[in-house]
Amino acid sequence: MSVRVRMAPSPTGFLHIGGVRTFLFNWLFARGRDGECLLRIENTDTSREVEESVDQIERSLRWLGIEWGGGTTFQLDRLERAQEEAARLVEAGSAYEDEGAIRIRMPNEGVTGWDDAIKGRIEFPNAQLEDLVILRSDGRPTYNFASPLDDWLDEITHVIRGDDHVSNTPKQIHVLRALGAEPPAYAHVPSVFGEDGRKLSKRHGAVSVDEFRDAGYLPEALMNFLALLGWAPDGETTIMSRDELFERFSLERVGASPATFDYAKLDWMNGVYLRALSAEDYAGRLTTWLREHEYDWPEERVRAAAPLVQEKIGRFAEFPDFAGFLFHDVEPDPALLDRRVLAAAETALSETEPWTAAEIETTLKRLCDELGEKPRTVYLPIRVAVTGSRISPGLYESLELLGRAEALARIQGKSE
RNA sequence: GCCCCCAUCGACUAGCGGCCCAGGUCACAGCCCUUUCAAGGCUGCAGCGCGGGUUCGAAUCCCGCUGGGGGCACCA
Repeated sequence: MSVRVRMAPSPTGFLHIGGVRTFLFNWLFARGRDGECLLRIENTDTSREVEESVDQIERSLRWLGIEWGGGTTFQLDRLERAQEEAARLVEAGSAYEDEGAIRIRMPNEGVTGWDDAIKGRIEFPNAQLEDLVILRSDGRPTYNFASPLDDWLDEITHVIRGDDHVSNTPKQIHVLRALGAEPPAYAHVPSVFGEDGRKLSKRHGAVSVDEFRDAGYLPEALMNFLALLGWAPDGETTIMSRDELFERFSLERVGASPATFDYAKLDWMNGVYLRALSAEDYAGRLTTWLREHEYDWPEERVRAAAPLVQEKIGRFAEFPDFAGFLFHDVEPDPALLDRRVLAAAETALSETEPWTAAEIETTLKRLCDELGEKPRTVYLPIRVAVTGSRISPGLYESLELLGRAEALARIQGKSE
């Protein structure tokens, strides 16, 4: 039997990064075994539905590269079928009407258990289970009825979901059995915490996929990072392409304990991916990111600046601060400007020919000798005058790209 | 209150009874390289929550405790 899994978000808001990680596991699992991964929106509670959220969910998944087959489906698509099945259960005596709603009978003794692919054997005493409402008095199914019903009809083989569903599982197993269906395999993925050990939320930083995208992370870096949150192929390998990811992924190697989201490690990993990009690809992605974030800087210059920053910044969002001086004038801290050095630099650079990084380097090194100063003493004021900061891309390249006229104007302007 | 789950460096993890006086990665510290910042190289810091067992031998198995998390809706 081929593998079929589903990602089942509720349309109540944006896609949370913890949920994305669970979806990623679904996708990796299916992809690695030629299976199918479906997307089903759990919308039985229409009152909580948030407009746009389905669009957002789909857009987020696409950006990350998580694919799904069969189109997006909705739980309410099966409204009639759910009502028929509920009626069938009443007829069979395994469910009954209660104040207009339909409740399913739950056993009162014994235990219900399953072998969780991640957590191992889990058992619940049946005495713990109440007869649950499967059909509301308004005729709509409840989650714990609609979800297993859909899983059955969609022929889902593995339910891979957040471990906040663990206590729903025995209920759903009974629903399935009452329906005459064989329960799927279950795998409950532990949750993701923020750095304070509490559930990941806004105040920890970015949590929605959109926010990571806005911060300038690469989708493949985020995917790699997410895959390693709670899963490890061997304890040694960290950087993995998506092909390698789904080749190596297995539920058996997903850890049973919750993981903490480490933004610093994500930053590092994003840098690794950024630096590994070809110059061409890097420039293209940077350009796209800037355009999507309303920086209308000339593309030609952005592309020219790309190689200067590729080794330097860890996220595209750092670009405006780091290389913005190439697109607008700056206001340096006067305390860092040395007028003697700047005056000498202006003179020397005005004679540099041709205006290339290599020639500028020669000029500035000679200047250091003439002034009898160390490079750091000479370069700092120039860097600050031109870039507005003591931290910037390489000085020679920056000067070259800025152009002689603008560079000299800034040096002169700031030396007065 | 009841039920369920979890527990290795600050973080992600490897470890599934001897190969571990615990390995890798991030972070952190120091050094090297260097025009700044990064990147890169090297070195270092740092951990099996506690208490009982089982065993010749336990991070690994069992029990208890503690701590953390989740759930107990005509929400999903």
